[in-house]
Amino acid sequence: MKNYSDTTYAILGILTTECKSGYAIKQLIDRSLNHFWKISYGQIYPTLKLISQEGLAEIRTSSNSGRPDKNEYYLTAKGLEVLKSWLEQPIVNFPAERNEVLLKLFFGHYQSQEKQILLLQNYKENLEKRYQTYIAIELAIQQDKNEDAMYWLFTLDYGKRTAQAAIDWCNATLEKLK
Amino acid sequence: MKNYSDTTYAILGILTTECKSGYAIKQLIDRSLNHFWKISYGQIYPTLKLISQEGLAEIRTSSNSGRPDKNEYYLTAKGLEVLKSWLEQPIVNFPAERNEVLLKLFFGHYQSQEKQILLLQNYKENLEKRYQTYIAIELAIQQDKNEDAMYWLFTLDYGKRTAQAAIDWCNATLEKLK
DNA sequence: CCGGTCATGTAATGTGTTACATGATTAC
DNA sequence: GTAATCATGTAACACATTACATGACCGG
Repeated sequence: MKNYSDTTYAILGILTTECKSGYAIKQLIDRSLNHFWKISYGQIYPTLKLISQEGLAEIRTSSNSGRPDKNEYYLTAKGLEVLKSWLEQPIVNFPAERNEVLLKLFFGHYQSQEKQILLLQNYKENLEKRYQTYIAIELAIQQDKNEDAMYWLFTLDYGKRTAQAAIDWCNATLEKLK
Repeated sequence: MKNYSDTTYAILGILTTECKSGYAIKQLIDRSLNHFWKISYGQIYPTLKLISQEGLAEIRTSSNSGRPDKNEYYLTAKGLEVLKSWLEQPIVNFPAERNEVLLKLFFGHYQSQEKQILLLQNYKENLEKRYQTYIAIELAIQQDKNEDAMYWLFTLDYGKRTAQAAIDWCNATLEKLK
């Protein structure tokens, strides 16, 4: 079976939910997957085109009163098969996160202690905001009673745990610097 | 002041250490920064060329007996200034890590419980290996007595803490699935 | 009447990986 | 003798972001 990019599989996966248009896909990712997957329209629309060209989804255009036409993509049997076979394949690349904060701290020697502390405090604040966002998304999902809810909550739990570990690290490192 | 890519700043930073050639830069990154920064020769050599063209470093070629000539790059005053000013700039993009494991789990509904468990167990094993690698690097750095050692250990502590949080999450999620 | 939301899409640009090319030395 | 290490570099390709272009509806 042909290989597609992870972005393609991500979109294929989202097409199994009630989100069927490019716009709706973008929204779902921004609202629910944002902590581990991002995407731009510059990827979504060309990928949707590819998906339909490959026969993985069918387009149904619904003309909304006033609003622009909405192109809705429905997975074909082949599309679902491609998605499932990707899900079953073991993961090869466990990517190392690129972290600009750590990069700057790595060269901390060339910076004043004061600036180092500001860097960490700023990072900590961002992590705390992120943590609060996760809790907000969690509450929204719990109220939705979606059948995929359990899996979505798993990913949020991951986000919360790793964010908390990073916050703890900030505190510990700030202590060491002072 | 001109803006360069993070990759350029990373290389500029490494040129402050005793690693001065493309080959040595690659080694340092693979050995010490690998948990939060990766790089390929396809980036290193063109970036070094840019760095010297911009007057941020000077090339000194040393012909090694037998071995290929080694191009060593020494930061100029301008290069050091560019590095320092980047270090002081606050971080704007706190990137969300792209995580293929979470992406697959997000669509867990379309997969058997058995396969989900394998996915998590596999992930956990990889995280544990990673954790052990961090400990090994930590020991190597502690013996080196480098003046930057403190900062390098900070970044490793980050790696260990977040890896441990992810391992804990795997265990908790595996429990919930069973 | 102005900003936000709904809605689709392309082009230019930036960024990064992989594969290829070369070749001597060293350790087993 | 053969695999790993040392050493540099390019070309093709893959992947992603940003800016641009268009335009109607809705709420305040």
